Amino acid sequence: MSGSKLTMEFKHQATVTLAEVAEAAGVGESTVSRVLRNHGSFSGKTRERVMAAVERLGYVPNRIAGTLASTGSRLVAFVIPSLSNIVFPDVLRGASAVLEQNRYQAVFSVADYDPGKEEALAAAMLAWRPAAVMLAGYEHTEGTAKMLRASGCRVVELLDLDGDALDIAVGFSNRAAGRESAAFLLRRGYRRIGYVGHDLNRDTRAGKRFSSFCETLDANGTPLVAHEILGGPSSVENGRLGLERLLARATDLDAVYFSNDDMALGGYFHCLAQGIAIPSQLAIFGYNGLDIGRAIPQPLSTIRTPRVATGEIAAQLIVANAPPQAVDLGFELIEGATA
Amino acid sequence: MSGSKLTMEFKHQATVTLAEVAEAAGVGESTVSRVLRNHGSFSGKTRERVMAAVERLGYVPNRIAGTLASTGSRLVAFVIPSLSNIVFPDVLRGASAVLEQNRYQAVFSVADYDPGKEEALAAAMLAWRPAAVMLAGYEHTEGTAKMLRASGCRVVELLDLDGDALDIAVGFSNRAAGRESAAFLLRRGYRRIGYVGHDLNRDTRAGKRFSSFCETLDANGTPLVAHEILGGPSSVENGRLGLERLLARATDLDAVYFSNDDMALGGYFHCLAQGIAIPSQLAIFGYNGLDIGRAIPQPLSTIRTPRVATGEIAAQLIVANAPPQAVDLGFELIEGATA
DNA sequence: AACCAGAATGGCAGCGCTGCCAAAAAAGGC
DNA sequence: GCCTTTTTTGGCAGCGCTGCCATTCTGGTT
Repeated sequence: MSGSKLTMEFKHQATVTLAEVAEAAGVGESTVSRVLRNHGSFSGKTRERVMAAVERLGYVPNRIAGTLASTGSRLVAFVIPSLSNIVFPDVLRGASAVLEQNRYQAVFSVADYDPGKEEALAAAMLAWRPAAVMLAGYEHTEGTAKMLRASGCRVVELLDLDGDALDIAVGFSNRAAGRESAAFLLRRGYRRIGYVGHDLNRDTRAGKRFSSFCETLDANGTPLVAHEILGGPSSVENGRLGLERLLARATDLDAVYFSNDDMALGGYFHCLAQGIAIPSQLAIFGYNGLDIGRAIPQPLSTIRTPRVATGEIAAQLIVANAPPQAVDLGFELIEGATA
Repeated sequence: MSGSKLTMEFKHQATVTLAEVAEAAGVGESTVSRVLRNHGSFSGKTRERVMAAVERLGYVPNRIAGTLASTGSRLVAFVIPSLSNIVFPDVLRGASAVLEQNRYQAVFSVADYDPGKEEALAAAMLAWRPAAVMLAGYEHTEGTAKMLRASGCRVVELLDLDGDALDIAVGFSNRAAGRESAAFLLRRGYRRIGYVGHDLNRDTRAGKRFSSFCETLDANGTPLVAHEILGGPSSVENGRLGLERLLARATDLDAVYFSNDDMALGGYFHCLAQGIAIPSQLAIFGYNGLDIGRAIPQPLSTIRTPRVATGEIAAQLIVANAPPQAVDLGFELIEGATA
């Protein structure tokens, strides 16, 4: 870089204001504002003069000021549990595409599956007066719920439908997913079924799948034979390790349900490495329907969830200022070759 | 939900302002502001009175107004190429942890590997007057660079060091990665080497790795035998397909370099499915060092990149208002079992 | 030529907060 | 008890923009 003088100059924001543009264009401030937002009426000639001045001065509108002066902001706040689990980037991807198209701006923070942290982050988010706050699921602290209700801003709860929404909910039923997974395995004739999962206290949606999975097995008179729950987040390595441990305790399983595809892939690799034939010796079933599950030699049997669509729909509802509602996007059972 | 009256009430933001808190606490506005920001001096008694009023009214400060009134904002803007490629969520994860701790707020948009879109999104970001804009790599349009320079806000270019930084750069050399990958394969005795990659015009960092990989092979007198480049983004499925196509054309390869681990995993699965022995019949080498690469039966040979650390360091430099600099975080070659 | 609707424009008061300054209160110092 | 220093406090002018309202132009109409 260069000398300190230049650095100093550099630090002073070259803050061109709307007033300066107005002056340069020889028009009033409100005229510039109208032209820039293409709102209200103005002549073509004026428009050209303004745009020329904008161009010449390199004016960049200040949305902070604009938001303060007008009413609602065009920020949408996401408080997500994790960025490691691809589920949430997928949701963000869907949402951000729609938001960008509508000149909304996505803001996010990561609560790390911790309701207390979620509350703190939601509070910090509300300070930006977003148009909406988007959260994962229904399990929030009392404080979070109260704060969100009082804020008057829209709230969207994502990826879960088993509970009461604060405002809008977009997703699918995790209980139904657990149920259908169990029904599928039973239909296929599996009876000695085990489970490998990650920390369910934190990932409550995985917990819901697990409990309704078990209920379905119970109702069939063939309860879960064994389960192995690992602390920490879901990962391929934990899935591998979990299955290894499970099989050490329960030797005669014919199928294993995993908390999600990452975990299931770990199980699949364990079988590959140990020469356990899939599905004849052991069937494997996951959850999420990740692309990678279709690229392994035997496509993974799993449930595909509409993650990107969840983000898209959520964003669309906010952009359209839709009334409170719960949108069920469903899911798709993929038969695959592992169960 | 309930009747329209309630809905109406609900819509009116219960906007408690600082002035109202001041009135309720029986103190001046500036006193409330000082207490809330814990800045300047005030008595313990006053503090209690203010906090009680804040609690009672459920006051949430308005950061929009605060940012406008003070100078710099605490927003950090990310313009990333993709959210599908886990690389960028990883960077965001590292950065957001640091930012949250310092009361900064992350804002993002997805440019989809399109420089034109990047320019538009960067412009939209600048309108929020962020403390910093973070982008992937050095390949920006003329307009983007000019705009960023003129903005006076900090700029961080991530995940690349082969080029000239606008301000701060944090990452590692993709050219060095390509070089070392080639050197490793040569050291292991592979001579008939191929390449499978995804769209290099868009992912310029992958392009840099590829070109320095080829240069290294050339310098050794054993140039690349064949390559297969697929349009579209990297994915496991594209890796599988790419290797299938490559092997159809070049039957006597002894190693294949992939544009990243996703692609390499696809190649690995193709070999598994086709009964191609790894690495004796064909060696496979990736890039990124994803966790999943270590959980497959034969750990993937690859280069592990410090993605989370890239985000962390970038955020730390911004929080500390560090001077312009390039930070090389290096990478680690993982020998694995596939090459 | 007088009149009028409608288009085009400018002025200015805030949006809710922070930063500065001056005033008031508390705390010492002799 | 009087004066100085330090701490605590309130008032108020903006930050850059939008929204409202009043005003000035246009271009017909009668």
